[in-house]
Amino acid sequence: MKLNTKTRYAVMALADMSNFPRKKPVSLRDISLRQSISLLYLEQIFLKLKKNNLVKSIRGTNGGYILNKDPKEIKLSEIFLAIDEKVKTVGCTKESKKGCNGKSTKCITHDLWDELELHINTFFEKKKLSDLAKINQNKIQ
Amino acid sequence: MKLNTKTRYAVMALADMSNFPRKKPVSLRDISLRQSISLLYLEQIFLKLKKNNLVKSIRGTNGGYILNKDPKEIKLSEIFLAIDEKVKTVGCTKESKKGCNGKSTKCITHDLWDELELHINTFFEKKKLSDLAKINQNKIQ
DNA sequence: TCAATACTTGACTATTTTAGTCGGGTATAT
DNA sequence: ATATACCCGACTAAAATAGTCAAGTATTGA
Ligand code: FES
Ligand code: FES
Repeated sequence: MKLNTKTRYAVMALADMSNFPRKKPVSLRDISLRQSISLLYLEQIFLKLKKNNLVKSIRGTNGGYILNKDPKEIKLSEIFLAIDEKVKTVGCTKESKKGCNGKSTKCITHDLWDELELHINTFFEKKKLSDLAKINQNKIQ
Repeated sequence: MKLNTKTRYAVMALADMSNFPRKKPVSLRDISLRQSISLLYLEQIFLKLKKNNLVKSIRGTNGGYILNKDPKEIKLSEIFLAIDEKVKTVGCTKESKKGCNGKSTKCITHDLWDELELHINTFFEKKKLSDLAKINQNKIQ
């Protein structure tokens, strides 16, 4: 069970942006340098964020991206959704109308995994971008 | 973020076993048939469960596996540990003493992911095998 | 005794996912 | 004009996943 880099970088980049004034565009180049994330990768990530209206882009010299909302209003769950990252603990898909066992009934673990999924998603619903912007960067030990 | 089949099957198989009397060995063949899990795959999974003392094996005809503890005592976290499945939301490793950014300081998202990891692991600590044994198997909708 | 059952172990593999890169754009400020 | 910076689809190497396979060993019951 792990989180992919795309999602981690997306949150990291947006958190980086939220440390600066809202109005001024932040370039991906700057984010790339500050956060040590590949610029090319960031471009890919920000296209998704833009399509999902989390950021607005400004082209040309001194361009960059600006946050579309106040960091206090941006839920982590929105970022996950934009990046198309889903928490998937159940083995079945709701579309197929079949259990992970291929039968028409739920398997004996289904409700457990469903509960876990809810537990995790609730975390992302409650967490806002503003909650992690000013976190202090202690040394790793 | 998803859960792998090995862990899901491990929990499923143990939950299956916990629906039967403790003393009588349950064969993997039976579990395989009841839960629609590949027998060969189950063998691989149970070797791990055995090495971690969650089950005891009995060879030969009418052999199988028996639970080493009461389902009320078996935490999901123990099963995860046995299967070697870890919840890993941070991008860094604690061993390297470096952040996911390669620097000696934590990245701005580290504490968030750490909190999430704790949140998920707490769930597994609280959940017991007995909590899901008798769950009703409703139709998928 | 001996065949069938069922656990044991390590190696192997196809498929999928991940974590990016690459190339060739377009828009804008100075 | 030219440098900056966003835009977009396609591509790819490497890793992880989800198993299978071969070749055992131990035990029981007929
Ligand atoms: S996880 Fe949904 S049926 Fe098994
Ligand atoms: S997740 Fe630990 S330093 Fe980034």
